[in-house]
Amino acid sequence: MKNENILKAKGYKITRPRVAVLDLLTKQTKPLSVKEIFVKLKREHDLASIYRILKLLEEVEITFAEAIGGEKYYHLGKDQHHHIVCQKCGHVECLPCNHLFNKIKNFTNIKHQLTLTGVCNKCNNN
Amino acid sequence: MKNENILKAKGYKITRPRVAVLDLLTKQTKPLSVKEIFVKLKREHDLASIYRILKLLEEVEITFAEAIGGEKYYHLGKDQHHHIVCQKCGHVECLPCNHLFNKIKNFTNIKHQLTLTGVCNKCNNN
DNA sequence: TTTAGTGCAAAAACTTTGCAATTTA
DNA sequence: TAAATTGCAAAGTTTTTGCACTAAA
Repeated sequence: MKNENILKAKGYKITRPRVAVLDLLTKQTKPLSVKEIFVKLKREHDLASIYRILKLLEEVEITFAEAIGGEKYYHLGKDQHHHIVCQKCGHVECLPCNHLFNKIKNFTNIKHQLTLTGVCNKCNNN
Repeated sequence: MKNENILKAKGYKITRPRVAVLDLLTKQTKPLSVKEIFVKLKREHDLASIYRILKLLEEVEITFAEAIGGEKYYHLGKDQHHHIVCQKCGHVECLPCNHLFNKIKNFTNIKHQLTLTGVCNKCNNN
C-alpha cells in the first residue's frame, strides 16, 4: 500500500508538510536526522511539526528510526537493512546485504552494534 | 589492565566521581543512560561531571556507548555484545551470543538494527 | 463545515561551558 | 603546591506542548 494511503486508511489527513516529509524521505539513499529533514525542506515547515510528523510516521510504521551516535535517523520502509557510519565525520551509508563487502572495504577500524527490539513478556501480559 | 590504571596511564587523575561511575558500571548487567547513572549515584555528583566523565571514559575506550531508542547507554568493556530492548517499556537486556535463544524466546515481534562504524576513506586520508 | 493538523511562542528537557573552589598526585 | 577536576550556575541545544488559526475532507 502506498504510504499516503496508509495514513488515509488510519484516518489521518494528507497535509502539505506530511507529503513534503514523505517525498523527501522517498528520495534518500540514507537515513536523515530531524535537523537534516528540516534543512532539506528549506525550513519551510515548522520544526515542531516535523517532530510530530516523524513521530506519527514511526507509529504507523511508515518510517523506521535508527539511533546512530545518540541521534535518531529516519528512513522509509520495513526492509531491514543496515548502516555503516564513519566514526570521525559521521558520514552514513546504507548497507544492503549483497553490497556488504563492497562498502565495508572502504572503512577501517570496523566495529558493530546490534540491537534487537521486541515486546517483552511483561508487556505482552498487559 | 584495570580500568583505573588505564586512566592513570594516560595521565588522568583517579577522583571520587570517576571511581563512583566506574564502580557503578562494573556492577551492571545492562547498559545505563546518563540519567540512570546520575540517579543510581544518588545525585551525589553533579550531572555535568557525569557527562564529562562519560565522555572521557568513552574517549579512552573504557566504556562504550550504544544508542538505544535515541538515547545513549553506557557500558564497560571492549567486548562486543548486544542488547534486546522492549519496544513498549524500554526494558533492556544484554544478549551474550551463547544465551541468545534463551533471552529472545521471551520477546515477541522481534526486529533488529545493525550499525557498523568505522573510519571512512576520506577521514583515513587526512 | 467540522475536525485534525499546523505554526508560533513558550516551556521543558537535555547537554555543554566558564570559572572559582576543591581534590589529587 | 601545582595542576587537573569538580560543582555550581548560566548558556546553548533539542524536543515537547498549548493554543489560535488554517486547511483537509
